[in-house]
Amino acid sequence: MSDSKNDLAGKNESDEVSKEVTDKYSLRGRVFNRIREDILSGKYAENEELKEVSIGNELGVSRTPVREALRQLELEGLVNIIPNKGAYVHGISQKDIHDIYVIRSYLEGLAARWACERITDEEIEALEENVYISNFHIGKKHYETIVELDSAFHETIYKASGSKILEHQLSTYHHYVERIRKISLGREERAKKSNEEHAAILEAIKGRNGDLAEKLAHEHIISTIANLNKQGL
Amino acid sequence: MSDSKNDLAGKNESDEVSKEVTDKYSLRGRVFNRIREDILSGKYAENEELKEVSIGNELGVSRTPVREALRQLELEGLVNIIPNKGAYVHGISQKDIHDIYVIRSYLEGLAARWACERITDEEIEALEENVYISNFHIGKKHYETIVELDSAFHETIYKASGSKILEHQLSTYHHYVERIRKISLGREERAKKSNEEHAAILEAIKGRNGDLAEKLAHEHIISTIANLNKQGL
DNA sequence: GCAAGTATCATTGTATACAATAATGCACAT
DNA sequence: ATGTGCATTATTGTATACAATGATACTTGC
Repeated sequence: MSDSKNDLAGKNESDEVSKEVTDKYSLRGRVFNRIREDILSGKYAENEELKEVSIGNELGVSRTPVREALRQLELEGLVNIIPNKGAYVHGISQKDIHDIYVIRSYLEGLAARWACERITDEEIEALEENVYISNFHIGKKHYETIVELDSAFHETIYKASGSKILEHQLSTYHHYVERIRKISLGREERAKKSNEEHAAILEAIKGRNGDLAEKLAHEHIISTIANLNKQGL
Repeated sequence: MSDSKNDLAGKNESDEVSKEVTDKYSLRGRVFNRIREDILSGKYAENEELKEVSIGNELGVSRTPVREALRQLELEGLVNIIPNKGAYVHGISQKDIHDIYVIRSYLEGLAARWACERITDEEIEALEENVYISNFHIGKKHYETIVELDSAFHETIYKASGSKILEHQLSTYHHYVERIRKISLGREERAKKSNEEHAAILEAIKGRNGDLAEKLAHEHIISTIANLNKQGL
């Protein structure tokens, strides 16, 4: 075998490749993501019935993947299933979104605290790079990229927390409010401030200051909530 | 032969709306709960492969309900599914349990805070009754009942928080650690102290003192963690 | 003897068939 | 005209059949 230092060809021990729990490439995964998007984007009305055959026909698949997707969405709370009766949309309201942000404000704080104890040098480097590159893209108004970098920053901290449970939960919430985050980070002013807050959190983590890191990460989310309110969301 | 298959068909008790998202009376629901219990109780080894046909045969059902159950467990994080390959146990470790308690310490605090603002008179009465009755059963060492009452107390607060999201999440965590809670409350000393803490939380909520309620609910869980450590868990 | 390629098998992914349950509408009695 | 009961229909629940993919073992060429 080759001892080449180039990683790019070799298999890079990726036990957890996909961020998403549900894979994107199976029919079930696609149906799942599609319905979820349609619920989160408001395409389906609240309490609307989701019939397996209808959705199946619409997406060109059979009932089986649709059923599996609906059962998963039930567990996520986005769909309400009444046995032998049907599946009904149970979307997230404005209040739900607000609740998620408040919950996140606590859990992001906890994640930052734990990250202080367990973060690796590679992860710190990734965060530093993230903040630096984000600054560039904010200047260029590359909003798509900004959102992706924001996700990556938070996900890195989730992972650095060393808690599978916390990482899993925060990832889910993070995805839930993705639509909202896109709007929030669409304002250059907020994007800039957000990245400054990221930098401060990073410094606290680098300094292994758990109390401060928790406080800053907590305030980062509170600050986001305030911004959303300012935008009338 | 009147084993698994017939057990489920005979269940006729209803009337009560299930706390669990997943209904208990469909095959899928039964399979789901069964596998979950088996993972949480440690019957399956970590990373053990869960083959659809094997489990199906074992429970006397076809692959379909098993698949659906596995897909749901994947979303709960208890099973890791590699597309086209298989489903693998991803159980919760001692550390996971500890993490859950710490996470809960924050979220229970938040639930108590929110409950101060939104709790109804009926819910307050239910909590008062709960504390009173618990005291009785603690004296009688009715440990089964004590655990149920403990669950009911917390679930009532979750509901009183008025947050669908928070309620859903805390319920899930609460169930996750049910096995541990049974052990914890099995010591009379802890059961007694726990109920006193419940009483204090209730008083804070009745007084609509959000800061205090949050603090007490938070400390209630921290206190539980300390007790678990004392028991070597 | 060993490695590469291939055949075979095991297992999952998807579709469809059949069964059970709930919803709907119509006939009929009052 | 209306309410009840039955038949019909629509929809979900479960089982099975078939397709696709990955794992395994064997063969074959060297």
